[in-house]
Amino acid sequence: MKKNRAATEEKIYEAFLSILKEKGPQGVGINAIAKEAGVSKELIYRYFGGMKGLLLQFAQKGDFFKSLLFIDDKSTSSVADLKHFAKEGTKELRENKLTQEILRWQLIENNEITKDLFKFTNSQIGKIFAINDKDTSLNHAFQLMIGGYVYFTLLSKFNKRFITTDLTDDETWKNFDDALEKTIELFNKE
Amino acid sequence: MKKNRAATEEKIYEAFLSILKEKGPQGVGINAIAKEAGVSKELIYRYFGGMKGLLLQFAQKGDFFKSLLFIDDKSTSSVADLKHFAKEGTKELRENKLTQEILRWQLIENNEITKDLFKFTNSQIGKIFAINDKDTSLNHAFQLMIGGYVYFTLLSKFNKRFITTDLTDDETWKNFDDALEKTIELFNKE
DNA sequence: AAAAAATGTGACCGATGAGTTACAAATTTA
DNA sequence: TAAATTTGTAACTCATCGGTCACATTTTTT
Repeated sequence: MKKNRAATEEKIYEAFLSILKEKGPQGVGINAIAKEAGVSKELIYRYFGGMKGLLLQFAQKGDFFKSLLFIDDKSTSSVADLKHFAKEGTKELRENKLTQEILRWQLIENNEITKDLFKFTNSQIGKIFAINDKDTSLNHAFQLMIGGYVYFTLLSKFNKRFITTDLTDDETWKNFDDALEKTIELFNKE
Repeated sequence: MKKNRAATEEKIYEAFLSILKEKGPQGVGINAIAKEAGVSKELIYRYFGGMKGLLLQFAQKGDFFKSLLFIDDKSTSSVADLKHFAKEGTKELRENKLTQEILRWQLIENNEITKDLFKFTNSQIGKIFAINDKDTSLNHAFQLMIGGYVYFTLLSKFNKRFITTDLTDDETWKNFDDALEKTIELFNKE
């Protein structure tokens, strides 16, 4: 049999990403990852230092929020910037399953294993939100609505509807986008 | 030993509530409930029909969203009603741990066991939201913000901060309330 | 009082979780 | 080429999970 540590590490890492994306935080376990990678689980301990080490490496690589860091010049924090972030950010959030699962993870546990993971991810979110760090009512409304966007995005994985709202319909998300944009305008006019 | 089925059922049910409130959905299991109730788990199967039956009974009793159903006359759906719901509803949400954990639960699974539970809870949420079921941008903005409120409430269990926002500070929640109220006003003026 | 039914317990089962150990095979070093 | 190191596997431990079983005791019925 051919032996290749680098390739094996890659297999393990990819298996982890795959499981996290598909099954979510609850599916992420040593046994599941080893099985998915087609490799002995001992190697996860030897090469990564177990689950904790694997998560740490994932966090440091930082390829989860990467695609959300698209705004280069955050110094202005203009209304146009906010609108741009709202539009692009929400779209990206809906498409990036990895980011979704990290956000979901933060809602269900925070222990010694996930500690470092969340520390890094939150610093990434912080960079994004640096575009709007003022203590204004627009900012609070904006934060609430982004939070709502996250909530409905996560909810849509298991629930097709929220009350009468169809979470599988593109029109719904367009309505949310429009409401977000309009809110920014109204707060700014006034 | 004294035998008393009614009392035993009550012990089991209370143990379930206690665990759900404290440990969340992940802590809810047959073994944990039996241990907390100080009773053989066989009785959970015999009296409730296992976890599925226990959840169904909980759902039908409906003492989770009860305190949110405080608005009697929903026919008007006025701005005042919306403001009232926003203020009281968010306060209630922050205090009702049981409701929080049900909402958290919906974010992490939806299987044969929880199916009925969510069906009932969602019909309850539906009654609340019936106050504002119009397809307006205010409604969409309102929904987003309520969703954000739920998100930050759930997040606050494991995270003290969201970026620079202190989720343990009452002032933060007052800011959210104010932003919500102001949004309702702005959309209505315009 | 005797029989029947209801209540309750603890042990047991198979599956699955994380983590460790012993050993085999391949690769590198000397 | 021989020894040492690295890479990899399979089997093992131990704990926990949901679920079932046989059995004892209490309560109710006849």
